[in-house]
Amino acid sequence: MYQALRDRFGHQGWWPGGSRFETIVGAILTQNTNWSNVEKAIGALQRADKLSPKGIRDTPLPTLADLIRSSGTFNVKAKRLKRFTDWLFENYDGDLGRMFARPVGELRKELLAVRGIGPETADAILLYAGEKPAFVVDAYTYRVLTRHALVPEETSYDEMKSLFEENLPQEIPLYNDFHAQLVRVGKEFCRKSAPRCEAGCPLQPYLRR
DNA sequence: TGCCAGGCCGGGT
DNA sequence: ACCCGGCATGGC
Repeated sequence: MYQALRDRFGHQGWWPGGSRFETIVGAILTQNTNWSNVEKAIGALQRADKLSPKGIRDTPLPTLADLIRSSGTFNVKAKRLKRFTDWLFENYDGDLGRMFARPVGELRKELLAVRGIGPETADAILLYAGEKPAFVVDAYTYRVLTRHALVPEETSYDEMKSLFEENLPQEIPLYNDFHAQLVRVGKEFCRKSAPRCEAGCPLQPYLRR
């Protein structure tokens, strides 16, 4: 499936350049939000010189919320950025290197205990910022898998995550691009408004029933 | 114009 | 253990 997607769409190149902290901020800001809106918010943080753990920590909540306005649900997300950075300073002295030195499984649990970081955001942080072997599942993953009848409707996040992790080589570049490919194919061929897998979908050979 | 976007939380069953 | 409303901007 990955090869079919890759052949069709090419390498997606998610989260190139940028610091690890920027990637984490992006992971939080993109919750239920279009990426283009997140880019604007990150640009605003950069211009304000606030795109760092200290920068977020030392910015008053209303100011922070205003800077990230374009990402939507900005009052909620401002608190989430604050909570994460506060937690980072309390537990790792504000040092992402120390944070990512923890075993992946342990760190994932710790991240999930930070309010505002759910399973997808935790896995995105681990994979895209920490380059750890954590497969990221999202709404597109669910839609692509169910639309092709590859999993039942009631499949949970962790079940889908395990499905990928237990059936793929644990290669970070593969995890990175496969998730991006699922988003890509989901946007175009598994749209919410369309009831079924749409014509031209490169995953049609994998459709069950 | 309405729908949707790279979710998550908290309160209610 | 699920289910659902709330959060909110910007693009098509």
